[in-house]
Amino acid sequence: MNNYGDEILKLSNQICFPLYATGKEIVRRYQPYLEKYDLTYTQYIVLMVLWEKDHVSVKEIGSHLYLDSGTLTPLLNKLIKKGYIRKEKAPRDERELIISLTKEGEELKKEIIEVPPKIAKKVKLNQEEAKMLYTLLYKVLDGFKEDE
Amino acid sequence: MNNYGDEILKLSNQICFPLYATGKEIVRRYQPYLEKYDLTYTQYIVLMVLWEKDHVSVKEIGSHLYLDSGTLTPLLNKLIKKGYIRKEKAPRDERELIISLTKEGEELKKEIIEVPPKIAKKVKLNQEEAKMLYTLLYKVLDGFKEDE
DNA sequence: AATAATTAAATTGCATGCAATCTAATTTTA
DNA sequence: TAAAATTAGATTGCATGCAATTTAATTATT
Repeated sequence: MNNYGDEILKLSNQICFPLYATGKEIVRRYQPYLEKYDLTYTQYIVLMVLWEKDHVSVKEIGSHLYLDSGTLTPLLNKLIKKGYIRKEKAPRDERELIISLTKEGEELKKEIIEVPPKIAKKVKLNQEEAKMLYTLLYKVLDGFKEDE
Repeated sequence: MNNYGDEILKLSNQICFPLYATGKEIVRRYQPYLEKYDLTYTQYIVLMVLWEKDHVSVKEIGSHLYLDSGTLTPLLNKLIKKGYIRKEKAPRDERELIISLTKEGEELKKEIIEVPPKIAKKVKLNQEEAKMLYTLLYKVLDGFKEDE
């Protein structure tokens, strides 16, 4: 038989593994560069959210990063202990925790911009390919979002 | 001010973040379908390797899946406990462990083919897009391999 | 207003995932 | 061939990542 549907099915199936593997490799490749700042990849992307928009709730961080409180709560506590962020209850809604950058957390941004280019160099895609990959990945992510 | 550095650090400008996020989502989406077979995603892909080629070493499984012994050793022990695989020392080289499917492990293959189509349906890409994504992901993975 | 439903974050428990180190077996080399 | 180097797996320790549950605060309902 091997019709059109079968082909898509096979390909989609084959796509899951490289997605999983590449995601994992990204984290692994970042680690040595972040070590210098005593950060893990996940801690780094939490800070990226805050550098873009400070004073956000745990919920909002989670929805940007596809992470839940089970992951974020202990991770945020570690970032507090490292002195990069601070948390306080939202005055309007005491269920919410507002996360903010400390001065140290803000300063870190200036130093850490040296890191992404180093990883970029290892991702051997030209600009066009990178753009295509970016588009396709968000298509998958958005498609997932649809059916939940 | 919004200078060059700011742009670099924006989540939306990074190819790494969607790679990380999509990989994570893949695992998460698989989980509910694999639960029925008492398998996790990682255990499932280990079995996939074996379904394709039985009697392989831990090392070989790891190189296919980008996993090391620190991950595989306990995971393989769980699969043994579940009765899907078995391990024995390689007679030629006693450092090597040869992993093989049990009858139960082989049979599982026939049932589990129902799972990938369910995930495939959630990955909302057409054939051309899927093919492109596949190519780009392996380009990234192969590029990583180069510089190690 | 009192109760029910919902929501944000914390907690618990389990399964990775990986760096670093260790042990035993095999190869290389001096 | 004896010592050194390498290699395959196991172990340890730490950091996610997520489902499920709990707790506290807020909102919706009656």
